Amino acid sequence: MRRILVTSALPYANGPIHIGHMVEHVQTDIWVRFQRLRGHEVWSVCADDTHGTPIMLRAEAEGITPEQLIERMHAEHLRDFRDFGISYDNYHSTHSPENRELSQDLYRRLDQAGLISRRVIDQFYDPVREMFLPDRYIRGSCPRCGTEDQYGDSCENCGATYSPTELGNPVSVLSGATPVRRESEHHFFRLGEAESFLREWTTGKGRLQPEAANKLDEWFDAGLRDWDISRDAPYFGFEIPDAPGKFLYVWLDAPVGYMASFRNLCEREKGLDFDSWWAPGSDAELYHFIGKDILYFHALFWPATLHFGGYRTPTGVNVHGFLTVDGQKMSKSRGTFITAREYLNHLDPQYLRYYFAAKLNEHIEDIDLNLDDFVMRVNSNIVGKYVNIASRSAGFINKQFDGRLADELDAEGRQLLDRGQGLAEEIAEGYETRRFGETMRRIMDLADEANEYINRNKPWELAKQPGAELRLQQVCSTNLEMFRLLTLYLKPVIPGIVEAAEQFLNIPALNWADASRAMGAHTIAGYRHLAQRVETDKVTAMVEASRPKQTTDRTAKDADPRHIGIEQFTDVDLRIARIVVAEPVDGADKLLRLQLDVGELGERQVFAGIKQAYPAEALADRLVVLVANLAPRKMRFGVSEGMVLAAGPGGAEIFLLAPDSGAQPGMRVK
RNA sequence: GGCUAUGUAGCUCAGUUGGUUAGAGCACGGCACUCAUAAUGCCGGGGUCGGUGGUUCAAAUCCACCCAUAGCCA
Repeated sequence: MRRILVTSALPYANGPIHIGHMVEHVQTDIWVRFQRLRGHEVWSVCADDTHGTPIMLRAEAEGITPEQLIERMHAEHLRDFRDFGISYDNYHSTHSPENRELSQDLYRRLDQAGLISRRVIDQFYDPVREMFLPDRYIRGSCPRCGTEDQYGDSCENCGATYSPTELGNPVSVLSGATPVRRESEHHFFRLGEAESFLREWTTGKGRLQPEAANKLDEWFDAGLRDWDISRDAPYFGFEIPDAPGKFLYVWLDAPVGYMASFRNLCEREKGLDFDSWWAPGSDAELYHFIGKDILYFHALFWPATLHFGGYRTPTGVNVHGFLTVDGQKMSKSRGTFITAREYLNHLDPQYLRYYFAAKLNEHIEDIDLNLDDFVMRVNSNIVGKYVNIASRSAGFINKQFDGRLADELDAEGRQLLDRGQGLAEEIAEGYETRRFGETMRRIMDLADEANEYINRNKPWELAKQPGAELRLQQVCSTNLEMFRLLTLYLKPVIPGIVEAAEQFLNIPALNWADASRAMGAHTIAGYRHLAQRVETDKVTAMVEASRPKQTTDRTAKDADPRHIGIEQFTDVDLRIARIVVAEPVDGADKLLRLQLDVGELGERQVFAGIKQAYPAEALADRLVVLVANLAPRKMRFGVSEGMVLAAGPGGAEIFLLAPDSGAQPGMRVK
């Protein structure tokens, strides 16, 4: 039995999971589920990547602590993965005691091995925000071509790369202030010292795909430079041991999160011994599934830090490409930036799992989610071919034979089943080597053969012929044996449908070894349909829902997430309103029912929680400010058609906004 | 700009070390069937294999250059 530990890259806790992430997590999950079916000891772990400047700033913008932000994101991410059927044994966080200990310890080990150097560097510092600025938070003019308003690391116009200190007229994106140069001591990992180790490591058999190895050669040729692994306070992350005010760069502790998640799992799982998986020379296998954008970190820094930190190194790093939708990069305005949650709101996750499987291979190629193709392929393959085999056989078996399969198949059926069973190792090899697309095609070919067999043997005619009962039972039994086999072959990909199929067949959960068995004399359960067709309408609705409701004019140059554009502000329809009637609401001790005159917009009913601050009788004829285009909300007492603006902490301390005299009901506030 | 990958039928993709009329699935057209959520089966149309030039008896496959797309340049 193999011992296999598998990871997916850690999603950043700065935003929602989207279908691009799902490519990786589905790919990993299919491979993991396959290995489990084979009977190996498999552990699959992931976590949220929670540190760094963007998290810190976003939390600040939302007025919450980074801890609160990452806790919320963790809950959302976990739910998304669970609902997609991603079967992690542990989904942890890099902001965890395990990760703190492992990361700081790794730093110490590297330092003791003489691989950490310290030197003073000169960086831009924002005097208003009192912090050093990462490159992407500085803009200025390109030192080469002079184009204005470029990021601190490269020019969009001429493609030049440079250091932010070379920019002309630099400006802090955060405060708008002119950054000043300031010196600070930084800690570096001396990657160059690891070159001979890495050259050796990367050539290991099965370690990297050929395309990845090519890329590595390129990097070796360019020379391996020191890696800056420290950041100055304020920074959301882990302190560097014995270096006050210095923090570990997020990319140092992120991959350590793989280990931390596993260590956390070891505390829950009896007999799971961390060291036997992570010590040098461990016989366990370790695989990382990642996107091509983070190859550098996983194929250079990560094995190097592991090796010189006294740990084992990965058995393989499996790299996949990006997801495009309808041939283009995912785009919010086109509605193709589809979050995992939005997908789940409209469609069955089993379908996307299948579609991705049908497109994935062992190469680092981008894959395209073509929405029309998605609908057609899923309907044709899953519903038309695979599920249909069960659907067109179950009726006969249930109605005429009380759910009972034939004791023995006829020669032709036996032959077909043998052929199908004979594909087990070939299909297993396809899964093992991540040639999922090819494997799906092979499985569907087998489904085609099963359907051909049905058409040849015409059970609907046998059903009408007196004396053909045994033949009918045998033909349909063959179909259901084939269906069971196909179900097993598809199990890593569509576990949800498979679970329902296992119930229908009335069999225990299938394992790979079951490929060489058959149900034989067996009674199945009643049939209920196993998969609905994908409706184009639902895909369209999903795309529409993914399109932003309003366009913002917040331009790329203004990256401060606290700012909104004028358009966003004007989207709020604020109106002057006159209170016609104000009255208490029976059964509510905070609410008043207000009848408002909003001029051209007519009269509105609004429930306002201001009873403790304003007696109803004091409000008649008063002018207030109304949010007129707030979505109507049904309350126990009626529909509330807007919101009246007020300030204050609540209770008796609520202060309604009042326009100066002269304002008329219906006037727009802007 | 340098480098890497990709470019084969309307769509998504296979095409082993160059070798007979370039394949599959989906879509499309015709026929058959009616058990099955109009699903299934059979037959068929459809491609100067991104372009140009070269090597070779022979190129989708090798070489050069160009074009397009994506990414990397820490």
